[in-house]
Amino acid sequence: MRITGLCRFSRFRSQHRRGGCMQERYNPLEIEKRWQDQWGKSQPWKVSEDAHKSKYYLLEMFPYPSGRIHMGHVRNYSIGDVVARFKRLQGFNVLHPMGWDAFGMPAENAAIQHGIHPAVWTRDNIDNMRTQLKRMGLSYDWGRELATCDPDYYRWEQLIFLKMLEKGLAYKKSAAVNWCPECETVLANEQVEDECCWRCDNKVEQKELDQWFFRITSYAEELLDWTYRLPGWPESVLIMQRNWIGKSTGCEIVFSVAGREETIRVFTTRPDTLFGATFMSLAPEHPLARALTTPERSAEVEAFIRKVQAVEQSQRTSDDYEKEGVFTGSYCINPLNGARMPVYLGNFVLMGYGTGAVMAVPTHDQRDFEFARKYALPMQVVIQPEGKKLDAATMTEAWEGPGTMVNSAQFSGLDNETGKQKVADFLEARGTGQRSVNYRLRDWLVSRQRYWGTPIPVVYCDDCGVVPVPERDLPVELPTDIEFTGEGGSPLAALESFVNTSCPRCGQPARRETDTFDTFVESSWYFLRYASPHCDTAPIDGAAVDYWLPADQYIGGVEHAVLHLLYARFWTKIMRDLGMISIDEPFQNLLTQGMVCMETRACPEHGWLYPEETENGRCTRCQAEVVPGRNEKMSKSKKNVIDPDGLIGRYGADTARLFTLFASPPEKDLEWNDQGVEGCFRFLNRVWRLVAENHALIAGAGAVDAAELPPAARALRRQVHRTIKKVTEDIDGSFHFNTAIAAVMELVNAISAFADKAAAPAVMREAIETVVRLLSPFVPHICEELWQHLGNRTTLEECGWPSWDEQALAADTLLIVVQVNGKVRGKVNVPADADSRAVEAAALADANVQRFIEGNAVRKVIVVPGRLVNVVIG
RNA sequence: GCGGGUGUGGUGGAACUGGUAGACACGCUAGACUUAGGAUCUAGUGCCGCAAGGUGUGGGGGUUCGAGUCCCUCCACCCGCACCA
Repeated sequence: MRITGLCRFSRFRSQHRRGGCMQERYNPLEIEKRWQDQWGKSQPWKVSEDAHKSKYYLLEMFPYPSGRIHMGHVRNYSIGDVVARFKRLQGFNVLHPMGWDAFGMPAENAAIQHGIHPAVWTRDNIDNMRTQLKRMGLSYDWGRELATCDPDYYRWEQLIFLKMLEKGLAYKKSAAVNWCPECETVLANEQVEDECCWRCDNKVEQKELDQWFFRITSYAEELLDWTYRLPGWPESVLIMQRNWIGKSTGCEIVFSVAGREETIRVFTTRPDTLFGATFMSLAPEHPLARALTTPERSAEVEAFIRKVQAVEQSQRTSDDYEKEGVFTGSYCINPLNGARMPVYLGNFVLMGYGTGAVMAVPTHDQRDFEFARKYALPMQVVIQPEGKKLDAATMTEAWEGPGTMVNSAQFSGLDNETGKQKVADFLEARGTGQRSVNYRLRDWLVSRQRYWGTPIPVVYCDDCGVVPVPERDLPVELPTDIEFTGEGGSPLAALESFVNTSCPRCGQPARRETDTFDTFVESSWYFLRYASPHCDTAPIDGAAVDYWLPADQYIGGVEHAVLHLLYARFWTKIMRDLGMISIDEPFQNLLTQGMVCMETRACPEHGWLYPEETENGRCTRCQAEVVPGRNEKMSKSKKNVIDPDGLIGRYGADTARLFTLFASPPEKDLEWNDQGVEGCFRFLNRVWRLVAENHALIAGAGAVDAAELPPAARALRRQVHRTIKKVTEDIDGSFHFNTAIAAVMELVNAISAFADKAAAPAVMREAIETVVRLLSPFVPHICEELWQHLGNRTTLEECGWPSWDEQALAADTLLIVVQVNGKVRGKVNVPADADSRAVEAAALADANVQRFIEGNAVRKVIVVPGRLVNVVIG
């Protein structure tokens, strides 16, 4: 970035003041400091429940206290602050809180690498980031600030956990789980992306471990159902959640095994193809895999199982992983036609989905088709599509589409959708199967083998087993006298004074649980805690939550579409079912803001470069030509970042806010552009000058006398009111801040261009004050400052949002576009009250229009009132 | 493969339920004021054309008096899920 801003500021200071009582130049740093100090003292955004006022709960995703805010935060919180300020100006009782998602791994890593205690590191980071947020002029009720690492917060989480434990919603089981060797902890399914850890991006392994789970699957149906009842959420997020829950309906069918007691249960969505099931595929991990293997097949089966388990999970689920299997030597019986079906193990069958066993229908499932061809297994066509004639002998791929059932005894001739129901009925009547629903969603794995998190409040006793810590003993505080070696797993497990305790039930020596909660547990209910952050008798105060919740607007990044946003919905339902709250869903409206992007640049010698490491397209260190890269999300690793502190220090918070709001609509990605920032800074300078230059003129101006205005003044006034309307509507419904700001820019341009300023001081005053008022949610500091300079005794906060005058909106004349055969050939001004006939006449009278009509027959004239006239000729 | 999204000037982006495409801003060009300008102000700026005019919203087709907007089709890019039985 060029250092223009800096140069200019130093000049401002040296500039002497001229005339008036107002500084000629805009000095953002001075102004912003003054107003922030003022706000710090008066706490204007402190709120409490007020039954007489409509509430509005505006929530932004709270940050992880990494130490410094980044541009994503600036954008997120600028968007939120506009809405909070706007709603407040409109008279709502606005809850706008901020806090810290303060548990998590980076704190521990800092401890290991730099010897700073996680608690100290976290507190310091919070202090620093709070200062940064205050410097942005965000209108939070700081009295509600919370940090999730505070025992006063997590003790209530422990309490809720105990209640979940009582109801069986939290449980411990041994299961194959995701293990991140880098983070030395397990992860939930949602936290694994592409077989990699969501935080450190390293490959995740599968391990069989005893872990704590929350029974989110019990809520699968309700979580899914409500995705159809959240009209205020982006459809894309709802779809992602639906896909993640992954409901499929079908049948569970029981196959008996020839000559044996055991049965094999399968889940299928295609009971209509049951007559085509010619063999069975089991996952290699299936509990019956070995039991069903005959002695003569044993060696081969063992070898196969070992081979499959040696292969990495990522390969097993990749597209080009070749389907392989092995025959167990056993046969099962098709419950519909009694056919003997060989039982195979298949490397593509997943133990984690359905029952881990699949009835194979090679003619109507592509995987089964490939498998059958490879092992020369029988095929039977049972679904004939319309207009095709499938033949099992010549098919080259499975037919997975709809059709008519064939070779299916009494079901033949039915269309397959009807057939699904009939077969299900039949199976249910015979007791060999039942309709069933299967979900992809699995229970939420919440235990972590890490120190810096909420201790899971249970004790292990040799006699009593797993014993919950009694409520009266909460919180189980995280001990602070800990050594961080970075080796040998969680340091909690090594702390004898923590681990050794007595059993709350029998008093015998016992051991504490040393795992802590996934940090997504804390973020699943912080928005409820904000309603009564200091409540010291319960997790929440019911009355406060009843008043404030649900959040009217939630704003944050889309990366949490199926993480935080699903967990938070689940947790809300849990607390509802525990009788603590009465809402079903936590967030009425959701806005997922786009990423902040910037072009990367690299030096052949030094790799990625920070923006300040290049000058005139060259690397500042070696003068090599810089290679421009792609436009990507700002990230430290690629060094395509702008530091908010530097930006605010150079231009002020108002410019930083204005740019992020103006450059693109909130839900789209924002492309960083230094010159765009300059442009916003220049605009604020223009607004400053507009007030400064007209200060004297409008100082004594009274109210506008609408009846006595010359046309130009009336036109300006019309634009003033049109702008109020547009900005109000752009903010309110759709968050189109960019167009709202553009409209104010147009108004500023119009005021500057207005020729008769001196003759219309009242109109000028109204116009200029309107600019200041409309901009205040976006750029609060400069607006409050200008508002004072305009001689107002109250603050903008106190005087509310302006309303528009419908009468002032009415125009005297309208500009009508005249088209000939759909092409614009002229424009005519007509009186606003002219009827269609008059408008048509005026249009046809236009000289240029005449020129095009000449010599042709006018076939038709279309008049769109107030807009255009289209003359159809030829 | 399935699902979702996006394609508009040199750039970021506007365009209400089909009605002047390119608001606003950046950049650029020329000029003014200046010791200077990277400040400020004025004018211009989709493309072709001296002009009249033509042409133009990823490509092709359609509906309509009129299409960025509606319908069909194809293409490119982005995101999510992915052997889910």
